[in-house]
Amino acid sequence: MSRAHRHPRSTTRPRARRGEGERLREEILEAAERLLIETGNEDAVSIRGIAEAVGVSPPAIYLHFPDKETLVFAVCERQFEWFDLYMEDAARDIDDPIEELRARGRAYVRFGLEHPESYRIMFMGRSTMDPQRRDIVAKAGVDAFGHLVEAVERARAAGRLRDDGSSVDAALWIWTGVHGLTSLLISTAAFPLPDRDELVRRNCALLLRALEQR
Amino acid sequence: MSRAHRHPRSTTRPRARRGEGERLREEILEAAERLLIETGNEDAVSIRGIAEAVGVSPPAIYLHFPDKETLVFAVCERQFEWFDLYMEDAARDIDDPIEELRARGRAYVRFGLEHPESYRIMFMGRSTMDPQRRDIVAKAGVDAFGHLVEAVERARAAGRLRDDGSSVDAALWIWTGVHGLTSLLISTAAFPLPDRDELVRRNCALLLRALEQR
DNA sequence: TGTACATCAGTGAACGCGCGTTCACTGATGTAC
DNA sequence: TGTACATCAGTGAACGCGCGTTCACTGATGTAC
Repeated sequence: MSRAHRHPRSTTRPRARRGEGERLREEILEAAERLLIETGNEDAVSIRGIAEAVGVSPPAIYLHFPDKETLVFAVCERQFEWFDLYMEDAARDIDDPIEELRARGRAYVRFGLEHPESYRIMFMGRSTMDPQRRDIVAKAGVDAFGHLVEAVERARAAGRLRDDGSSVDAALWIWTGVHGLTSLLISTAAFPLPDRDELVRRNCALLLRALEQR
Repeated sequence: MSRAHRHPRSTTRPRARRGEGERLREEILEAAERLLIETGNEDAVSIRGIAEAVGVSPPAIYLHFPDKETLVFAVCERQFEWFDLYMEDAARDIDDPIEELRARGRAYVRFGLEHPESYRIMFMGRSTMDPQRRDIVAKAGVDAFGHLVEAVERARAAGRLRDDGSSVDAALWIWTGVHGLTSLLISTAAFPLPDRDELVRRNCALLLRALEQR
């Protein structure tokens, strides 16, 4: 009686028409990203889970990705691109180079707190990928760092920063600083940290003060 | 022919004598810790894996721990205690309070690089434990932070630090700073970071310079 | 305009795996009489 | 000094689960003649 009309998936998805098979690829990537962000747990991103979210059977994933690893890499790549855009957006239209650095720093922390699982994947993961693949995936991350270095160089050209150390050194200093704050805020609910906003403000101020021309 | 004499475990362990059952508890904790550090992978710490490492059957674990969660917590607790000892050891016998802070900072990074999996568990994990249990586990971590605060207070009492912000603020500044460096060094083999030692030296110097009385 | 056919976009069932955990048991060790 | 017995420190086999992945298939869609 009920045998013929039962469906295992809650969302049924119309089969794509001829030539539109590539659309599923996009939907898979979006679902994987969404699962990651919604559940806040990398383990929820299983092939089966993604398939269910898309409204498709698990083997259908393999029509577009040879294995899970490749799929995860593709997701990572998108995360990095998204992150780079987010940072560039925060820095846009700010003329004062020190203020731009401050805006970048605070946007960095904000991104991490708004998208903790993305942040984990990008900056707190175990880098188990083979180096070649890793470089491709992290390209947007390297780009984002490059943008920070350029911002430092603008500040330096304007005579606003001290001259000891290179621009890359200064950018690394800022990066490690905001990363420390971000990742502690994400991870250590165990420790009684004081007011979050005030902490971010203070840390960014100190980070810049250590670099500024006095 | 070979049926009767096959043994599934490579290491056979003599059964403890009456009243010495508690010894196994200790061995389990040590094996769990060792697996974590040797393999560098939290997933290798399965009940079955630990049992094999100890030379015992999986159910034997349950004679001492009600479930895996409790076992993992017990391991965490030891990590934190170990970490606190490591830091206190690094700070011992240093008279100059600024130099003590510097020694603490560099020891922190060193600990993280020497024991990356321990570090991950303590400071980079997803805090899924219930708050009550978490507080117990992290007690040694909170103690360690307290020791840092005290070191800051000594430096302040000696008139070596600026007076803006509290000692806890200053300790947090140092903590987020060294954590940022440590966790990036652990995680991001993807990014071409420059010379490690030089980076640590420079970051610690800048961290302190931001606090020092000028 | 009709029809045989290739192809595309999937499906359903099953595979072997390792996991945490449970259950009924066993055999050596110490103890009471 | 000998022996029945309780207890301690485990074992072996099995459970159900979710996982990534494979395989043989199906049925709608477009195309060639």
